[in-house]
Amino acid sequence: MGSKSSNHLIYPCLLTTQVRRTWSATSSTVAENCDDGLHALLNSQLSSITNFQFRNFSKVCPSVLQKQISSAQKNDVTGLVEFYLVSINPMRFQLHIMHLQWRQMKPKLRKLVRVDGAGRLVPATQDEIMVVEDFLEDDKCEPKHVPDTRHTSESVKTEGYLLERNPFQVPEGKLESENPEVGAEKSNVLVDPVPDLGKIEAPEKVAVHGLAPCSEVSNIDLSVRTEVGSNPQDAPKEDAPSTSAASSSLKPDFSKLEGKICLDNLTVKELQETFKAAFGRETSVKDKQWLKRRITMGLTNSCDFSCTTFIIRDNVVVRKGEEQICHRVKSRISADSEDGVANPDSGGSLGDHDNRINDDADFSGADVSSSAFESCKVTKDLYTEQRTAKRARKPTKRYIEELSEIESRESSEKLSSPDKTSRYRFACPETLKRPTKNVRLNARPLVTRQDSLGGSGVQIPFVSRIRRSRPRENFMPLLKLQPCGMDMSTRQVSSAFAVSGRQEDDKRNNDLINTSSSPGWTQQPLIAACEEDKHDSGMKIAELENDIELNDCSEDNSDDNVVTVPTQKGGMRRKHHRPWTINEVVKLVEGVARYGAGRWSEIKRLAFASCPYRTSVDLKDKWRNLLKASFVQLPAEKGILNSRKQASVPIPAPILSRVRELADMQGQIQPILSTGKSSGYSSSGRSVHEASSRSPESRPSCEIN
DNA sequence: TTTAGGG
DNA sequence: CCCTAAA
Repeated sequence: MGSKSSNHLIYPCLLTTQVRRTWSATSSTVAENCDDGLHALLNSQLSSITNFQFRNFSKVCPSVLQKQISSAQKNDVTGLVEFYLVSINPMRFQLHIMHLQWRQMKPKLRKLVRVDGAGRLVPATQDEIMVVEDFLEDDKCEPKHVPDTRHTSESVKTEGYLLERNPFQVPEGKLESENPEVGAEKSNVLVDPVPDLGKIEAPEKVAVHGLAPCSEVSNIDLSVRTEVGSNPQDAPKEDAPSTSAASSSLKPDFSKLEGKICLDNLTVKELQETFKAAFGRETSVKDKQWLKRRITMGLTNSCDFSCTTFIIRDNVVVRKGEEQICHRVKSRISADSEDGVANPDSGGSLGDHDNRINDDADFSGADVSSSAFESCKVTKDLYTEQRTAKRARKPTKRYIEELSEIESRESSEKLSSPDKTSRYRFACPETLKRPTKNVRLNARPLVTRQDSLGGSGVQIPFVSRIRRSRPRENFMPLLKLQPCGMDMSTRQVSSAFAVSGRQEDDKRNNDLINTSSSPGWTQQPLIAACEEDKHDSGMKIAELENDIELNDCSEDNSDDNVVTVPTQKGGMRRKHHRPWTINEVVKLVEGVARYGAGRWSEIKRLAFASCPYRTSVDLKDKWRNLLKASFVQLPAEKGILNSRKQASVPIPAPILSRVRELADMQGQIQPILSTGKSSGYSSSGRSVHEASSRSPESRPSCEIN
């Protein structure tokens, strides 16, 4: 574990589009994320995730976080989404949050990536995936449990180590800052720019305020609480080694809290002032509890807060300058859990939580619950707040629309159910659900209701609002590692085969692709990629080894090109047509070369990890087609010239050439296609076994030739 | 569940 | 690309 870079964690990552899809499938609430709504959702989510994340690995990607948050501020939902995903790690804790979505996804839709020091997403290697899969499949995460927390920490470490040996290049400068060893100090540095993050990031001491009514805490916080409480003595040991300062030690130390503003000690008035100072707006809320919570929670995830001079820590607001002091104080950040521990007297909100909890009983893990509830709370508060105070962040059009909608609905509810309590209860989940895009995944009834309310279904319109055209814009930079999709690959192949790798071909291909009337996904990225490639044409052709894994489909997955086509007899059938790009073809070919034809699963998993939409069957089919094409074309020695006729992307001769070669090698010569000269090969009787038995290494001249 | 093969 | 049989 010499050069452990804790930053090298694997995160289950779903591409934006898929996420959207998943969410909309599992939680119609979240589904139709208007930018603002999603924004809100993520924001609330971020708080918990962030906390967890930073609590458990204080040195994890603060830069990424910042990056994403800033993009979020630009209302770039995509970026935020990605952050969200990226931030989640496979550990139990975080896993819970995304748990359902993840679990419900078809394996082929899953995608594992690793976040490197620069925040780039790197397709996970098989080893990494395997490690993570364990976590992922390990659903049975029972709710509370003290050990879990620690477990998490450990796991994290383990992972870090595990991944450290990763061949992927890591940005030098960045990485170090992630280094656990330096964690504490580094974190400070990183934190600077974004105070609130820093605060969160550096788990310090838990300010267990006298006020905190720990004992009778409601279930809500139980999880978090449990975790926190249980951690006290032993947890620190776990991560303390490397992240001494950042490690979590439960010992509250108020002696060093001077100079800060302890929310718990403030009067309502003062709290309001604080509120104002932090949010830049007035609030008429009198509820101390609410204020505190709002300030801590809200600030914690509020982008706005980044712009203020305040930092929130353990219910204590400090100014930036004083952050440092705080830093040294050993404490555990639990601002959220803290405030989450609403006081019994906190009235409505608290009650809500309880109710909610019951409602969400099916949430498997307490952790989840806690985080989810946190979110709920926040959103709830937000909502409440909206009615009592002006919104600081300029509401977007979308937001306004939603808000009005919500309010109108609520008012109607009010009428229908005089009983405030009941209404309240109901309103809560409801509120969360729609407006703020609650994360809850289980709420059939409500969902339905929403739909009916919306008349034509709210989801549709919302969805339509999703920015589809340039979802990756913000993401691409992160994928810097991926050279440029097809062009590069093509070139690789060309050079690899030493075949007339004429640039013309590439160009032509590009052009074709560009002009092809195919749906937008592949276009943008490819074009971009090509452009880039041209700039630095000196691309390293090396890494042929890794590139299979590395080669992320540059094609974007922004659009689920899933069109349902009515079938006469069958009914609705999904048409998933997605033209194969050269890049993909290359990957396929390489995959076959490496793992053998027939091992589609393997190839899919290893080489197409980044192309969730390609199933092993697809690969197989494509290979079949390639085979066919290669045999048709090769004999005639026709270049790709006439291939132009093919509506789809023409396959460069070199590639076909290689296909044939591989086929030959693996005894896949097509009897029929090979024009009667069907050699005595086992014809249709797939001699694949033989082929597959050939170890990947058995591809001698592949590269050379 | 994956693979092979037909439609 | 979809579907299904077979392993």
